[in-house]
Amino acid sequence: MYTQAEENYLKVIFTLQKVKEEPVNTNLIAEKLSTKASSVTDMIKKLSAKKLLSYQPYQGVMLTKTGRSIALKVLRKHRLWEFFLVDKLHFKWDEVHEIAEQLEHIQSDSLVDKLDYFLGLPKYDPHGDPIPDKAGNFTGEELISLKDMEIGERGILKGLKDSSNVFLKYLDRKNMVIDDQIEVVEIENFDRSVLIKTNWETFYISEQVAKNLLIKRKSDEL
Amino acid sequence: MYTQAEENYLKVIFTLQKVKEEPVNTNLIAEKLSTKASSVTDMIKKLSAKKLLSYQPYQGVMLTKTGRSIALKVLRKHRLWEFFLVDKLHFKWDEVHEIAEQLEHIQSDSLVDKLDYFLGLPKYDPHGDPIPDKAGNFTGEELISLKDMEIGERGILKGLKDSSNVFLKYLDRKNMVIDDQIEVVEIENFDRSVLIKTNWETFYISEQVAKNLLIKRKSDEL
DNA sequence: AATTATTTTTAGACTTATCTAAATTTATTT
DNA sequence: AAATAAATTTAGATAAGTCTAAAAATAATT
Ligand SMILES: [Mn+2]
Ligand SMILES: [Mn+2]
Ligand SMILES: [Mn+2]
Ligand SMILES: [Mn+2]
Repeated sequence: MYTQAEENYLKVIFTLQKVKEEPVNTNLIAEKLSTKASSVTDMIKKLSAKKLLSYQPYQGVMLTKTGRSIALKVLRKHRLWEFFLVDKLHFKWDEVHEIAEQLEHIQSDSLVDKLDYFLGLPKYDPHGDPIPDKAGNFTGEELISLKDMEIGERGILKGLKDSSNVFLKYLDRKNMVIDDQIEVVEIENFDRSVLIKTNWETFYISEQVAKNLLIKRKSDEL
Repeated sequence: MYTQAEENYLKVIFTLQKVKEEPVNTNLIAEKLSTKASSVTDMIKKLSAKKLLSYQPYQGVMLTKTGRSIALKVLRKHRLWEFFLVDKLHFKWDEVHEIAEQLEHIQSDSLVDKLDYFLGLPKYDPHGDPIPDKAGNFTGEELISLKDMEIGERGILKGLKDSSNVFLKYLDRKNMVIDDQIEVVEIENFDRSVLIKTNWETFYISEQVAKNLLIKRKSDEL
């Protein structure tokens, strides 16, 4: 169908486009793909000829419907495989991305669907990113950063923005784990540190930490 | 490490070399890979320069130790993934080869080992082919009696249960010898006699005879 | 508005892997 | 042993994807 290179471009353009709904410029793509701008231009022309994106020279690119749907399929595979690696093979959160970068290009529709079913139709990957369903829709609500919650709000820890080892160890010491319930008790104005209440204790976390905790709002639960 | 193309060549050369312990010739490789002889020559030079095989122009190739060990790793991955697809995702045994052809090129040592462990360290893939262990050793070739083979199955005559003179003479008259390829064409319900096809002819053998022929199963696929 | 800086595209080259067609070597027949 | 056939290699071409260096277009400053 599509080459790995094509799929990587589409995926990166998709994620860049999601941040702000504007045409994505060449240099950004190059940077994300660790390649050169001239290479990006070449590929852009190719993808444009295949009608996977629209392209005005010098004006950046935007994915077409088809392009977006391909990108979503790659993203779905990436995240399902990450879930598989962590949940079934017991890899750590921070070890799976590289491998998923390869697995996301395996071509077989039935494989993806059977894998999805085998894993129990998961909604989020190990980093808290939503997994598109077969039709390309994200079922669950978006996860928000804990630092964007307000006093009194409650939610469930569903993912991490930072999956580094230091951070994982920090959470370990605080006895925090995915699916923990968290309530924002207080926010300190001076340094934006947050007093949170988990199932077992109440303690302060820094803004730095709050920023990296991804929460599913309690109200979204149903 | 090595490109997919390189890995595919090494794998095919390995399996061809296993059949008879002679240098593998260009046309055979080309046929197995559905490519042209000239392409094979090009790749052979490349692999030879990398010391993955030894090559005398016009005289065929033989894998070096390194080349063989790479081929074994690819084969191990191929068969482990096939096992995964059948055992965990409930694919049928004839649906998995294409997908395993892709999965066998995923690079990650820890992935292979964790997968192996997750699957329960299986010894044979869904087609009965042995899965090399981490060190590249097969646990042992499983020989089965010809009378346990099914219609359409193929294999190689590797041993005899009965080594009496009468039996050997019988085989001699039928021009059957170790390492002969044998295919089960038909099985007569009435007396369980078996119509087999050797490299040269097709003829019936009794159940008595079938019972005493030890076969190494051979699937078309890897 | 003119100049400078940044971004993007073009031109030309390189690598990998493939092909066709022709040349060469090896094997098989006569 | 010569002629013919088959297998293998070489020569030259192509496509995908990348790169560097230079040119062109756009954006930001003076
Ligand atoms: Mn990832
Ligand atoms: Mn992820
Ligand atoms: Mn196979
Ligand atoms: Mn197999």
